[in-house]
Amino acid sequence: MSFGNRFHIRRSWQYTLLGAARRREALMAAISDVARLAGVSKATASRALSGRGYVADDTRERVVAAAATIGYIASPDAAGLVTGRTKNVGVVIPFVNRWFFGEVLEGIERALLAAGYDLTLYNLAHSGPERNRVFEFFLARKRVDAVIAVGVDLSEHEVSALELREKPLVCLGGSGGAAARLAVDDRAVGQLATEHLLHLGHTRIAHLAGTGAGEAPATVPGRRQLGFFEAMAAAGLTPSPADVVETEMSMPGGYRAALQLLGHPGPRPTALFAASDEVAFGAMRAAERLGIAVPRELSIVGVDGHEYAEMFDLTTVEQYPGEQGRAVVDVVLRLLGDGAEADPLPDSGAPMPTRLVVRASSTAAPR
Amino acid sequence: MSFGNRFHIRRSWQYTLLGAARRREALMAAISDVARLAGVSKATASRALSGRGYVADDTRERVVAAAATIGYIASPDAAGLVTGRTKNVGVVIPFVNRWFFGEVLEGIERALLAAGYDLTLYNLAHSGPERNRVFEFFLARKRVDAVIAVGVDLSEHEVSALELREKPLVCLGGSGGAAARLAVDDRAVGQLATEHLLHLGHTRIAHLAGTGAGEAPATVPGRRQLGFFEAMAAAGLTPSPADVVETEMSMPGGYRAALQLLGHPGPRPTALFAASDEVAFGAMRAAERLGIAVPRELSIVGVDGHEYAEMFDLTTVEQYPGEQGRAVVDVVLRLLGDGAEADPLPDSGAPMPTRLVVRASSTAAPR
DNA sequence: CTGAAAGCGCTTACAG
DNA sequence: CTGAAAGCGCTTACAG
Repeated sequence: MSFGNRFHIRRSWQYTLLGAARRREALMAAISDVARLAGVSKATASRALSGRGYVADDTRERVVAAAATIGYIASPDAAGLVTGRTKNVGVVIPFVNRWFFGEVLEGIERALLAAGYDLTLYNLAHSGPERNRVFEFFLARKRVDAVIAVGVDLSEHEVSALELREKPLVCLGGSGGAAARLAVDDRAVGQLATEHLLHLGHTRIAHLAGTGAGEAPATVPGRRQLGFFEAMAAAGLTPSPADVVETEMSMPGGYRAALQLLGHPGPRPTALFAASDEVAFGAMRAAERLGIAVPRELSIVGVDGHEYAEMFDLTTVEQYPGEQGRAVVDVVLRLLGDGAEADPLPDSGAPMPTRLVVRASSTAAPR
Repeated sequence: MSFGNRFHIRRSWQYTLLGAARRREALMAAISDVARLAGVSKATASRALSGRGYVADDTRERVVAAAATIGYIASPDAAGLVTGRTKNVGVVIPFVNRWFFGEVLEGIERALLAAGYDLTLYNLAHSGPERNRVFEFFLARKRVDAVIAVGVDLSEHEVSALELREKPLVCLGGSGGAAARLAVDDRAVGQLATEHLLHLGHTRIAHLAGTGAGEAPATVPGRRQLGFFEAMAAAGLTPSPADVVETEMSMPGGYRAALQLLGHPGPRPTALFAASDEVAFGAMRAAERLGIAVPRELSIVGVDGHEYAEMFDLTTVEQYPGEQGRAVVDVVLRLLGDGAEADPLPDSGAPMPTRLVVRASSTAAPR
C-alpha cells in the first residue's frame, strides 16, 4: 500500500507540475489516498467524509482517521464539477472604503464563512469596460453559485446577463432588476430625518443629496431626497432649489458641498439633512471652518449610524449594515437550499430596520 | 447535430439538476458543444480558445465563432483541475473599513481582475476559531493559487500551514513568516514624523501608538513607535511613559486616547505623533472638545495620507496603499509565472515609498 | 495541424 | 452498508 505507484502512472507533465507536492507523503492528498489508507473505495470514503449516504460507524471512523492522518481536504472545485455547487458567492459592491459598504461586506463575509462559503469580491468602483467584464465574464462563469449586489444600480442588460446563466441574484439596496432585494425604506428614512428637523421648528431646511438623486428617483439617494421633499410638502414648505445640493456621498464631498451651500452670502438654512453620515461629518467640518456653530446656528442630521456618529454627536437615522449583510446571506443560502430549513422565511416585503438616534447636532430652531 | 442527444444520456439526477439550463440552447454550454458546432474535436476547440498549441487560422475562427454563438465561457474550475491553476487568489485582511486596508484591497482587486484573476476575501477581523479555520481549511484547499496577507501578524503555525500546502504567500506590511514581504519602512516613518516635530522646536512630544506597539516591536505599530523613540533619543530626549499611549488605530480610538492624554491636569505635550491619520483625526476632535487649539497649542502629525487629511489640514507621512496593492499583485503574478516577463523584477529589498506632507496641523513649538 | 485517449479529483445512481 | 462505473468540464501528451 505504498503511495509510490500513483506517481509512476502519472504523465510526466503532471509529475513535473505536482511532483514536489506529491512526494511529500501527507500533501495535497486526494480522496483515493484516503480510501486506500482506510481500505475502502473512493465512494465509501466520499460518503464517510461528506456525511451523505449510509456508512457503517466503524468504517466512517477509519476513513476520518485516515483523512486526518494525511491531512486530506476535499477540493471544492472537483466536487463542484459533479454537484454543480461551488460553495462560492460573488459579491458586487461599488465601494469598499465607505463605512456602510465596508460594514455590509464584513457582515456578508462572516455569514458566508460560517456557512462554509467563499466570497469572491468584485469592486465596481469604476464603471466602464471593467464593469461589463464582471457581469459578462466573471459572474457568468460557473464559478459562483449566486451573486449578491450591494448598493448597485443594475442595468437591464446586467440583470439579464445573470438571468441567462440562471445565476441567483440577491440585491441589498441599490436599484434595477426584479431580483430579490433587501433594503431599508429610504423614502421613509428621508422623511423621518426631515420630520425630526421640522418638529424642532425648522422651516428652512437644506438637503445635501447623493449624486444622481434628482434624475434617478429609484436609487438610494433619489429615494432619500423624495422623502425629504414629501416631508417638506406635508409641512407646507417648498425648499428653494439652492438649498438642495447633490454631492458624492463621502466626507470630502459633504465638506465641499456644504462650503458652497453655507458660504453663500445672505440668510442661511437653519438645518441640514445630509444623505449620509459621512456627508454630515463633512458638513460639520465646513460649518466649523465658516464659523457657523452647530447646532446653535445649524442643526444637522445624517443617515447611517456611522461608527463616528457618537464621537461627532451626530443625530442620525441609524441602519445596521452588518445585520443587513448577514440577512442577505441568509436569503442567498435559502435560495441555494443551503440555509437552516427550520429558520422562518424572512419577511421579504418588509424593509430592514432603521432608527432615529437624536444627539447634540440637532436642536430647536433659533428664536 | 442536435443538442438533444447529450441530455438523454445524462443520468436523471444530473438532468434534474442542470436540465432547465441545458434545455435553453445557448446556456451553460460546454466545450463539447463548441467542438460539435465547429465540427472539430474538444482538443482542437480547447487549443483554439486558449491560444495554446497550433491551430489553423480558419479552424480557430470557426471555433471562436461557435463559442460566441452559444455564449460559451470555459469553467475555470474544470480547467484548474487539470492545470493545477485556479486563477484565484486568497486575500487575508484584518479590516475592510479602515482607510488603509480598504485602499489596499481595492488596489489588489483591480490588479487581479485585470489579470483575469478572482479575489477570494478572508476577513480576519475577529481572531479565534474563525481565523484558524481560514488558515487550516479555506486557504489550505486547492481553491487558491496563492495567498496575499495584508497587515496581518502571522504566527509560525499559520505560515507553516500555508507552506505545508506549498501555497505561495506574499505579505504586505504586517509581520511574521519568512515569506515575500512588501512594506514601507515603518521605523523610518516614525522617525521622520518625529523629526519633523523636533525640527519645529518641540521637545515634549507624545505618541499615540497602535495597540501592541510595546510588546511587539516587529509589528507595524511597534516599528513606528521604535522610530519615534529613536528620533527622540537622537535629540537627547526621553519621552515620559505617560506621553506614550496605545490605542486601537481608528478615529474613535484616537479620540478616546487623546482625551485621556490631553485631559490630564498639568503641563501638556506641545506635539503629538499619531500612529495613523485616523488616530490623528480622533485626536484633533478630542483637542477641539477640550478647547486645545491645533496647531497653536498642539501640533499633530499622522501617518497614511488618508483621503480626509487635506480636509483636516493634517500633516502626515503619506503612503500609497492603492499602489501597494497593485505591487503585491505584481509579485504574486510573477511568482505564479503569470506576470509580464518583460517587467523588471521589483526591487524586493527596497521599502515602498512614503512622503512627508506638511499641512497646517503642525507648527513651531509655542514660545 | 488535428483527434482519441487519459486523467485532474470528486460524487452519485446503481447493483449488489 | 459498500464498490465499480460513469461522468462533471476541461487540457495535455502523444501519435498521427
